[in-house]
Amino acid sequence: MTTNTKQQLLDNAERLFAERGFYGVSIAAIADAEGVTKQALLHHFGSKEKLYGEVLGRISDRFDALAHQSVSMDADPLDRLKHYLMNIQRSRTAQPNQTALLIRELLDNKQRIDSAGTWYLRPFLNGLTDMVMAVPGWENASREQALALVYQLLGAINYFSISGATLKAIVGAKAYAEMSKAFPAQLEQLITSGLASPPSKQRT
Amino acid sequence: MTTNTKQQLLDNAERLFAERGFYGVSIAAIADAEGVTKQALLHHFGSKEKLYGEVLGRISDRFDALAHQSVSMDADPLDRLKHYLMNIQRSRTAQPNQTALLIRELLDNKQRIDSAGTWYLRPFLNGLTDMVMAVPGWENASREQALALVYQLLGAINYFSISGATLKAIVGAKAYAEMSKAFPAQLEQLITSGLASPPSKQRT
DNA sequence: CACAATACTTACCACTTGGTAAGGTGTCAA
DNA sequence: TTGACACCTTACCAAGTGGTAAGTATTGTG
Repeated sequence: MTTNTKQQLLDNAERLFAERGFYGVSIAAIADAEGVTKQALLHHFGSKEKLYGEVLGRISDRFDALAHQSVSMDADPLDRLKHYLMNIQRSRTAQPNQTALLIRELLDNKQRIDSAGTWYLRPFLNGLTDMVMAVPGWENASREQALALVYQLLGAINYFSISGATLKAIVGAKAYAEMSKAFPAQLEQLITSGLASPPSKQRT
Repeated sequence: MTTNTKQQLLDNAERLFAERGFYGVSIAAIADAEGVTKQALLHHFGSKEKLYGEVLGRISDRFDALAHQSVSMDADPLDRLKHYLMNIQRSRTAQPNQTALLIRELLDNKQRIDSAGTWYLRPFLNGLTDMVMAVPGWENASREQALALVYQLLGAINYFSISGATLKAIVGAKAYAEMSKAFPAQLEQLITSGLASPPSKQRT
């Protein structure tokens, strides 16, 4: 396979960018991790920016695939949304680097995003919001309210992920393992709670 | 005031570190923002690492102050916890930089934290966990389960914060303003939902 | 075989990085 | 007046940064 090196460079870049951030990693370090020279990397990607872009593109594609996979699994809107969110949770567990990188992108893009106006996670968020608004009881909620719920749920998922190492250091490996094991069930409960109480036009 | 420059350097450092991360900011850039030379900054702090430490220390102190302030406000455990969490939410709104910096620290510390074993947010998390376990219905929950809930709630708060700029770009300024306005109420509902359903020994 | 594209290499460059060395200036106490 | 100290300055440095230029070895492909 000719493009083997390129893929492995992308793997290394994803890991290192996730661990240390865009500015914290030099292209030489990424190339070293693969055992090639810095210029071999530049040959494949042209520049550090473009390499970073390709890393983000791969992640975006993975999310898209996950979305398409989940969309035709359940007919019931509520079950479908739950299934999708739990899929995201599973993917997060399997690929912690990608979650960390997305959070970093959220943080770093604060200034750029205003001028860019577009972002690759937009379809992902739109899809999730649509699924929330398809749930019985949420038809009359505003789009903003649905999106707010989406953010709360994603926040719970992602925050647990990025805090993993810290959490483990604080509570100990054993307790952390227990938390990780219990997390999916708790998340499911959180999803159920959140969806069970649509905003406005309804009182607790 | 003699230490005026030092405090203003810390202010600039906090903002810049939050915006661009530790590696993304040079000490020269921080000094420039204040209008002094790079060596004036080094005179005050010795090294970039120590400056970063002082910035984190200031933030930690602010959290401590917030904790002490909230602890003796409400007698009822549930109200007290709600009050505290909503206080955190307000502080997050008032000081977005500090939230972003904490998230960055969570991400960056992944390797260091394992050897360090200690962290300045530990008392903060322990305090919150204690408050959760004081809520009626949670006395019999395990400490890990309570901490998991804490993380879910903090996740919802912080994720909304760091995603602010991106969210605004995606949904528009007007919709974002509406979401921001509605967020505290939704958060309160989330807290209520989370606390209303203790894990195990109880079924929905 | 010729030839072109791919996948690299070494050599080099201008610039930036965090940090040191040494000195200047003001204030204030002995 | 002297000296110590806080608070800065200019000058400098070795190491590292992203990126360019030019060449080489290998691999198809006509």
